[in-house]
Amino acid sequence: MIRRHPLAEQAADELLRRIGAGEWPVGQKLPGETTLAAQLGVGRSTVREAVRELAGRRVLESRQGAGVFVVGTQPVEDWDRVLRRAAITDVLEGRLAIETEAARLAAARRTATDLRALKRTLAERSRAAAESPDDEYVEADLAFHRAVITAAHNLVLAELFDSFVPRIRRAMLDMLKLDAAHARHRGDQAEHAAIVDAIRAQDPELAAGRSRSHLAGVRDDLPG
Amino acid sequence: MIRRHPLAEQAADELLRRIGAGEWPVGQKLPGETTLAAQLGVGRSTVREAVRELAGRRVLESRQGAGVFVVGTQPVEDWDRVLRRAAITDVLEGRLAIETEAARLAAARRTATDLRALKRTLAERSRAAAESPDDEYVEADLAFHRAVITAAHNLVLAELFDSFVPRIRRAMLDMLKLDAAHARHRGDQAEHAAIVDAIRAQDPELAAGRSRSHLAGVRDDLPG
DNA sequence: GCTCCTCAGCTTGTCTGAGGAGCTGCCGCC
DNA sequence: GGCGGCAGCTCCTCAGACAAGCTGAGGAGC
Repeated sequence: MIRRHPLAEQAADELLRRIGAGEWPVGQKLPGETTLAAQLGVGRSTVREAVRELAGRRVLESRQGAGVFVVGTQPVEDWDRVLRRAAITDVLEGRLAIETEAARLAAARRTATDLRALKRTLAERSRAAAESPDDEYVEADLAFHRAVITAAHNLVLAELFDSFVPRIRRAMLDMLKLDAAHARHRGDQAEHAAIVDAIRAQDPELAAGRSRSHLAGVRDDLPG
Repeated sequence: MIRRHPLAEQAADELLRRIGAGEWPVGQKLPGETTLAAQLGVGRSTVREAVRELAGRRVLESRQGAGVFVVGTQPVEDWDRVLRRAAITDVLEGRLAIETEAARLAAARRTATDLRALKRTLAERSRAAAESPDDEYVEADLAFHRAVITAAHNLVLAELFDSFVPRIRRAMLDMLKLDAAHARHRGDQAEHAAIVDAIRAQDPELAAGRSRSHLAGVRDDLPG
């Protein structure tokens, strides 16, 4: 599978190289688009696309009337990659931090709609645990936990959780494959129901505590 | 600080929204440039720049002669942007989740070296609170909190905290400018020392509780 | 001397028209 | 059925024009 490299992409690479080489430090203004176009031997719109690509990677930032500025020396790190490389216990502890706080906030802020979603996803999870294949069970479990996050009404926590989801999904599927009977935690439907109860009762401390002990249990059950 | 949104950026956001909504699943081809331009009500080059930006974020990929294709539904986590746009209370609650859990783990895992770093950064913070300009005080405060994170020995939490730092720094500086005497929390040196004490005593619950109440206090002190 | 205003000259932002290069599916030929 | 060629689509690049916005110099007013 060969890959073509449009001029705009090559121009972006060249700019990235020069930035990495220190030609323009962070905060510095790049030459104007017309100047850069002449330097790189391409048209102005090609330079603009190259700059736009690096802007998408949080390396450059252009301000109309002022110029194009360096805001970082290397492309934004790929969270998925960080999480893939991190130890699974580290990931789980991150998840634990997020979900425990989310459960606490959910108990304080949940609406009637949130509660309905929690009960629905809890029932669905119960059904899937009993009769669905692994992948559907995992999705049902994730959907339930996502409903808790939603009820917390905090966009940052929601984004954090979503960024964890791919890694969590992989880890769960791996666990289920290794030891289906044990890893499915057939008994932990009760733990999930208890979290919903605490949120329903609007008891933040209880919701946080139950969420924490559930996830700590998952962590400590990990092989290795 | 108001922020302008060029058309190309708005177009990118709109495309991202539609992709997230499932209008074009992964692997699907988007309509042609001219069609998209008409749909979005912008020129062709604007569409091209929007596509190029999403290509930089690994969401789209364009192949000459074939079309533009979706390669992922979620951009490479651009945390700084998410955090910049999020409400400051949401950000603080995310930080609270991370730091509370980190304090708990730190109490359990801290080494003698960690403890020395905590004491050193605590003393430095105390000095800076008394006699340094705002920006140095902020850095000293962040360095202390980073030392707590380090003591937790969890790379995911550390990365999360680091990604929060720029936003936290900005918010702190803004607060100090608004109301220097109050916002500096001159009394909260004791709160920080108490966190170190709990970590030194290897009491996870106490460390977590003190960390939580400190940050909850910061959140509740926010103007508005 | 200081502050504020105006403006010229720069910058990026957007649109359009043109032509080049490459892919894909159709259609006729063998 | 298998193959080659072609038409029509796509993205790629450029140039030119004008709009919108920033910045610093210099003048007006105090």
